[in-house]
Amino acid sequence: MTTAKRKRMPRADRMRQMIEVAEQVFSERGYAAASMDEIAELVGVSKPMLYEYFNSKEGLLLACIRESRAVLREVTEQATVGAADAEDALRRGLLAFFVFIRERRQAWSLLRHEMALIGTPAADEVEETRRQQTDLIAALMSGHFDNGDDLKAEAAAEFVVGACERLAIWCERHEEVTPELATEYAMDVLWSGLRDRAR
Amino acid sequence: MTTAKRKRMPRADRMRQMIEVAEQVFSERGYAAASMDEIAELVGVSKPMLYEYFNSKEGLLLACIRESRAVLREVTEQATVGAADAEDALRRGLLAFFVFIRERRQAWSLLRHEMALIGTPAADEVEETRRQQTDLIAALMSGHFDNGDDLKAEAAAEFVVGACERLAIWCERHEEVTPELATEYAMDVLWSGLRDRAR
DNA sequence: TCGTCCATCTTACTGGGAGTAGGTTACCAG
DNA sequence: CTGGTAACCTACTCCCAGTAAGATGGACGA
Repeated sequence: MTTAKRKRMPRADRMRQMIEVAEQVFSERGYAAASMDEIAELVGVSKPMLYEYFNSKEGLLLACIRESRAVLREVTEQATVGAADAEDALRRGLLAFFVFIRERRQAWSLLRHEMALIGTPAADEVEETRRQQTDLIAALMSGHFDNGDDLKAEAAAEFVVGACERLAIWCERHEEVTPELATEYAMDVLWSGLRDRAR
Repeated sequence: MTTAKRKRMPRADRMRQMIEVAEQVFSERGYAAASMDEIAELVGVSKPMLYEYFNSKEGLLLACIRESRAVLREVTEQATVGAADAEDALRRGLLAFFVFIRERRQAWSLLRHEMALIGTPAADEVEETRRQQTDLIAALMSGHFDNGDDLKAEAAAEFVVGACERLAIWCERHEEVTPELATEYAMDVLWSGLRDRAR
């Protein structure tokens, strides 16, 4: 690795390094199949250190997820600044998302793994990070739409996020679908609605 | 339990019973937290029997998932027969879905857990059952829409499924959202598109 | 009624990974 | 040079998925 024999590194640095390695291992092997011993060894440190800093395997995964989600948020948020109108903002956001999942597969794979935590004590934490995601959409929408009904707007945000997540997973099976094409598909349904397609 | 001391039951019956119990335990404790020993004990049988019939913990979960998915499919399929037009069919299907997730929480909880299998050897199996789900939508759509582009239709189906899944999860946090209301929200975005809402 | 066969079922184990108790060592401050 | 503490380690426990090898009930032919 980069730091050949270096030991005794400050807490913050060590944590970053651990997250980096864990991200790799979790996304390669999958959450269940990954072992804390393996991660510890790759980091070049003993297992109790992982527990010192992250308390549990779940905690480590959550840290990775938060990291990736922060990046995703940053990327999509940046993409929408300076959008001309609602349609443009939506399209830019979608494109940024689909580019992200193609270029940063590892991070995206991790985000999908949060589902593995359903039914665990950390489920509340997951809820929190998820809200962050939908809030971004909700905020975007409230800036461009008339929303008499808050609940309705929230539902729409969840709807969009879910749809894109699934479409992204689908894209993994279709190498020929570029981010641009995926964006087009998404916009087509999302913006125009299915009504236009009825025969 | 119902069968007090009865032993030595034929394979098919025992399997059904195991699936029933496992469905209960998986949805209560969550997949990771559930133990095969516990399930075996509740069934009133020893652990190797579970492995005899389902090979692995994952296998048992998959059996439960297939069961639940079959029910869901049946329900939604039935709902759409005799629909007047595309809009009606879509609305009926959505309503049936949202009713299902409210009335059969246990089964729905299970379906969500399939995500926990991502990255495991059973991922292919999961893909298969998922395809079943999207095919239903795709078939429904192909019956009512003009689809010059197959890929596009497939994408749209994935899109709808993902959106509804997420919306359903959101509904769990909002007790006040009835299946009828959820359907309305979904139809509103899905059918009319967001364009109508732009200010 | 009595074997005999085999599907159903059991006890008793292994292996591996999550999580921990308690001690050790390098670095920094004074 | 000398505490003091943050970073670190060895060496465990316990739990749980998965398995080997054998026991048993009962259907069915004679």
